[in-house]
Amino acid sequence: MTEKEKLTEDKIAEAAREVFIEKGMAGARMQEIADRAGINKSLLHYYFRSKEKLFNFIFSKIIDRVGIMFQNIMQEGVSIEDKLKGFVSTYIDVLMKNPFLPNFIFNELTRNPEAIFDHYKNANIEPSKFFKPLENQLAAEKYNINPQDFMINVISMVIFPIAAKPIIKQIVFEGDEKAYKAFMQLRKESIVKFVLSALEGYKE
Amino acid sequence: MTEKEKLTEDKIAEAAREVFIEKGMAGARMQEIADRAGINKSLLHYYFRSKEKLFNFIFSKIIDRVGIMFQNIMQEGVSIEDKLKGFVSTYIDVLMKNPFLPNFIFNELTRNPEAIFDHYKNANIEPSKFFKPLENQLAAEKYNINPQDFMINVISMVIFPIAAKPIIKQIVFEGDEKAYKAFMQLRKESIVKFVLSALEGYKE
DNA sequence: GTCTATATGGCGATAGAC
DNA sequence: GTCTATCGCCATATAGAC
Repeated sequence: MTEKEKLTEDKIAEAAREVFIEKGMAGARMQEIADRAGINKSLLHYYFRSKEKLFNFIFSKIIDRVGIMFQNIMQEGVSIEDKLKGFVSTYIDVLMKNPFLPNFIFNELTRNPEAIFDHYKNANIEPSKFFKPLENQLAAEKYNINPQDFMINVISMVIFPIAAKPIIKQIVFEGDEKAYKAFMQLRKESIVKFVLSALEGYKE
Repeated sequence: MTEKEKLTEDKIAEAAREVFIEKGMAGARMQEIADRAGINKSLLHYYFRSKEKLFNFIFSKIIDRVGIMFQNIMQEGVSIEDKLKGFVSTYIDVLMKNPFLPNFIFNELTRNPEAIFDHYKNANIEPSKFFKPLENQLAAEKYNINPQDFMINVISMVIFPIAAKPIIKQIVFEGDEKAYKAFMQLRKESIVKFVLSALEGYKE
């Protein structure tokens, strides 16, 4: 039945998503995906013909979601400050719940850069859609900063501390998980403050 | 002979370093390491008993080097500005030559966080060594900013754009490698300017 | 120390019963 | 659609000749 199919397929997708993100394509095991989905290993091959096809299916969905989320944030809100606050807060929340996500995406794209071409179109990510508005806004408000630098600086400060969590947690917070989490929550405000402060220096 | 041993061992280490960093522990193949070292596969097991031992050996050395380099940068130069310039410029150069390095370290530490404990001591990385001086400097120059935030912001802006290279190169520069590289070179100055500009807002 | 040949185990994938 | 059993390959690791 289609109802039943959908259920099993969803369970597989969810399990596969978890395992692929945690272990990466090379490190993931079909057995582990089957176990987490509570089904048999051969059922994986019944629904998705191969590990590679399963991976591509999952990977596409992730890239699409991330791309759409990004576009939404960049469009909502009028002022630069609102965009900034929205982006920082939303992404810290999402990534704290999915701490493996940044490394996973970096890795798979680094090891197979062509993959980004395929999903790039489907996800209908159109750089100009969010890039031009920001560029215009910066210009309109007389901030004489390269918009590419500006955007990448902000994204860096949000994503890096999550990708580098084990290092930061150990070196800066001596292994204290709570201290790390509290720090990341405070960053929702401290990043905004830092960026706004920096922008002042670019006012013409 | 010891001379000969050293030669072979070095060739293995170099090849292993390359392959592990590019493919990760799970994705690396002993055959490929042997091929790149120009030796036989079983020689790998003669010098290092297992893949895991070989990996740990390589990983330790990488962590040590990175840690030492980091400490050196943080100690050299007097002013905050000099530290900043030194760090940004040196790390962009090093990482542009080793673009796989950040993801590799993030990944292996994320998938095996305990690993950092072991090497942490050997590498004699003592956070207070570079952390306290920076904290004192910021306080002395009346910058009322959390030194942890400050340091992580700077590191983020340097490392993230290299870890996320395939995405940035594609989305921002439409796949143009030269444009990406030129952008990263310009960031040596633009990051410094951005950070110094931000700091102004924290002056008491 | 370095090689060839081979053992051993694990993993992706398939066959076939129900 | 779901299971058990099994195939076939590939990767790590070892044995043994030179």
